[in-house]
Amino acid sequence: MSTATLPTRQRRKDIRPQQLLDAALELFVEKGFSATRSEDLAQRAGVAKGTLYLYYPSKEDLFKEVVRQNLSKLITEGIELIGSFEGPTAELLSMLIDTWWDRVGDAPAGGIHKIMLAEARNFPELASFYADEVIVPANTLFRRVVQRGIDRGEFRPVPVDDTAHALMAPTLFFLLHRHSLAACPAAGIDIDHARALRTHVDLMLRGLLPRPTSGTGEVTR
Amino acid sequence: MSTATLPTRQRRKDIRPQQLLDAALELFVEKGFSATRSEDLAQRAGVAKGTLYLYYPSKEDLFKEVVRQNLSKLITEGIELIGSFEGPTAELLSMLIDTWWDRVGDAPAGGIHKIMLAEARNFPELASFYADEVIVPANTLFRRVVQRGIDRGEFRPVPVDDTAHALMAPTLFFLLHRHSLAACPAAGIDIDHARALRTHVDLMLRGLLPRPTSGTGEVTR
Amino acid sequence: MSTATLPTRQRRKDIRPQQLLDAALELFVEKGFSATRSEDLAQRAGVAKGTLYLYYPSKEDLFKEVVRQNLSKLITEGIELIGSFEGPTAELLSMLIDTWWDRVGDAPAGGIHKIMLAEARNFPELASFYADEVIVPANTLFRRVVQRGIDRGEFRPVPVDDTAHALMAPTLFFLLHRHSLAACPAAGIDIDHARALRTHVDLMLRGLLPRPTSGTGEVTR
Amino acid sequence: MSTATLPTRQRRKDIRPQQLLDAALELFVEKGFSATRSEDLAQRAGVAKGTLYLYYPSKEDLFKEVVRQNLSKLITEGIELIGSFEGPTAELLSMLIDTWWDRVGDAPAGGIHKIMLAEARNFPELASFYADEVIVPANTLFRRVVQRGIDRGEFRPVPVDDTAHALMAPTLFFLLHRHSLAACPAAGIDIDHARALRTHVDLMLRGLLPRPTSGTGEVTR
DNA sequence: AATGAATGAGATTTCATTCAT
DNA sequence: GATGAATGAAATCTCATTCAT
Repeated sequence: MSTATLPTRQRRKDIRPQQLLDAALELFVEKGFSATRSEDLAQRAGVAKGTLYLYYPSKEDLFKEVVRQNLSKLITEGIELIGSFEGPTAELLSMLIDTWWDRVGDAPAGGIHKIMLAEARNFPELASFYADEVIVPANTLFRRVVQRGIDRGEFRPVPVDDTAHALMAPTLFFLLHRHSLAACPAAGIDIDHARALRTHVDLMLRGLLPRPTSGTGEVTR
Repeated sequence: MSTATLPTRQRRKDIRPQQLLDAALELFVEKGFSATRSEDLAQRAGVAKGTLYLYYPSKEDLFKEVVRQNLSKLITEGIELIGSFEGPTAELLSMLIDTWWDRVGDAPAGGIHKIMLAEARNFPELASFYADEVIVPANTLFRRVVQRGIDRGEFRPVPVDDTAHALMAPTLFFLLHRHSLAACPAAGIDIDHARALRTHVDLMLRGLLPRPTSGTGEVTR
Repeated sequence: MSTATLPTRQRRKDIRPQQLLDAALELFVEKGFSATRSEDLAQRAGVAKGTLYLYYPSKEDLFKEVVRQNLSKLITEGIELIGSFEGPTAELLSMLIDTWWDRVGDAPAGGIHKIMLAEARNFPELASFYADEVIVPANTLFRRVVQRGIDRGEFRPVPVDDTAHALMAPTLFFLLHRHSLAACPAAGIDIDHARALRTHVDLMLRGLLPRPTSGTGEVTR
Repeated sequence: MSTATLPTRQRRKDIRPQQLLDAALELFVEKGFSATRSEDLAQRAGVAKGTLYLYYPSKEDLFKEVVRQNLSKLITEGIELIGSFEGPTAELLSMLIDTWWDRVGDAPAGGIHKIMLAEARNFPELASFYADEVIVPANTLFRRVVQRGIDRGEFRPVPVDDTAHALMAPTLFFLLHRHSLAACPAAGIDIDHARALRTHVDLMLRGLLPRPTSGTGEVTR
């Protein structure tokens, strides 16, 4: 074995963007947008500070690209799935949520939402971008599922908009916690997010089904 | 001099201007912990920058006091309520959530949770403090409610822990959004959080009731 | 004699602005606007980097203040002098130019014009400010002198505007050189600017007088 | 291979793309020496950034070459003209100044002097080079013209050196302004430099002629 | 006790120059 | 020879905290 070789300068224009996006996703999720220093970003990507700016004109632009690559695509896929799926809506919903959890919730990409919550008010332009690129499409996705359930007589005629929100809430919620308090060893919080999420969704699906217990009237608030 | 018999710590606490805590709550919620500048804090409280440091040795300590004053107390009250409440658990739960939403969700204090999500990983000591002071007690509160429902035969024998989380989730979730994206005009998001929350809780209460629709088996995942 | 005392932190709000303006004038003239580093400015003024920004929000603002303090005032005085002066215009002109040379040309303030020449195209806002604050008033000043000379029958009826420019030119010109090439030891240029300027003005005054040599017609171009 | 007999240096000089020098002249004049970015230089010359360094080891060297190509030659021509000219010195002087204005003042090359004024103190070596290559020869040129005028009895016996400076001053002065403040739209300055220059030179020629107005004594300062 | 001037480490971004391709 | 990706020192400006008054 030879001595460790000094990392020599390399010209890899093709792979740089992905390296940078990967490093950015990791660090943004870990520390948030503001608290992530350009220098750390570069270092984690294995390049020099200046190299960063050859590929993205600013930290904000890099962040936007991270969002596009990790979230926008996924939501589009979800919307396509709705169109082609043929089974019961409860199953479709479960599938959507499971997929989402596997691909986002349980993956680094899930941390993005936390970042936005954290920094929305300090970076209005980023917030606006995120709303257009993620929030609105995701809302659309869930509204369509609820509507489908109602149209096919599988769900009670619940208010579509609020129910869509109610369905998104748990996913996002566990996602948030997974990447903040739960990711912080010092907090000493230990939750099986996946299981908690499943319990939650089951609960809600039961609530969506028609002809519920005769006594339900009492619960209405 | 005949100063009172109160211990020093208590006395100092008494004279700590409430203004500082009020200003801190407002600004932390508005901008987050890191992004809040000491100077702005002092200005909003109507004191000089240096004065802050006469009362709190650092921004972190000020934050902790804000948490204690605004959240810890409320949770203790909730736990007491459970002990004394006599009606059906569904009603107790509704009441708890309504109270919480009025006193926290809809008030500045609600923004604190957002701050913690945002900064937990950058300020581990703050995270640990918050877990002890808020998260764990709140979990306990909801676990007790669920247990009460099961014990009294009002709820199905659901898994206590996960259900407690499921019940907390929507409240916290809407809370978070209220103070981040929804508070950011640029994002252009407009949700009636109170109504969405009510819809969500209704849905879950239906799911908790025993003897549901005959067809429920299908939903199990 | 004791050991050198460490420069201890001092609170001198009253004298800071002048300290900073003095340091700024020196350094701007020496190095130009762009090439003057904030840190050097602070150091020469004997304060820390951050202190600079307590008094002037940016390097540009500091520069503007330097211009106001060193040039604007002087021009106003010149305009007042014209109103009150009673002797021959040639004398007034000599006096104006002498004063200008003593107070500006031969002083650090004289370097300001060089800075503007150098940076005008890179800092349009600065250029515009300088034009309003210095160039236009100075033009006015010299136009009035020429007009006075013509009105009183002391000067030939020369074109006022161009002659005003011709009168300003040598002053500014020697000023420029004094603070650039002549100030640069490496260039090894050694001119007695004051004497050269006097020669120049004499020459021009002769040209302004009426009834010149009978043969002058030949020189017209 | 039978490459020519020219010395290497000469050959290399031949193939140095004129494009580089042209682009450099334009950009240096437009933005100054420091503020001109290598990348822009390369782009305007239509080559890659690295290519610059194949021809000139640094920005400074490129600048020197620009000076040599645009100014040194011109001055040499002027000196030759003096030797061969036969008419009156006033005419020679007018011709020299007109030529200079057409070939330099009104052309991009005129901006070079501004650059030197601006950067002399930050780049001493450049200043020294410029003094040797331009200032000293130009001084010589004008001194010879004045001496010729005196020798031939056309001019009064004025001090040669200072008068030479006085003659160069207006040309250079209008040149400077033309390429700085007057070139900056924001400054809103609009002068007909050519006309102002002519006025100025007329004025001075009148002053140079012998046997001026009887009243001149009064003007002596 | 209160003030707010002063500090200086640290953040983002730029750019002359180098060097692998 | 030519390229342009990569480098990293340097520049402006911010802000939590200190401490002279």
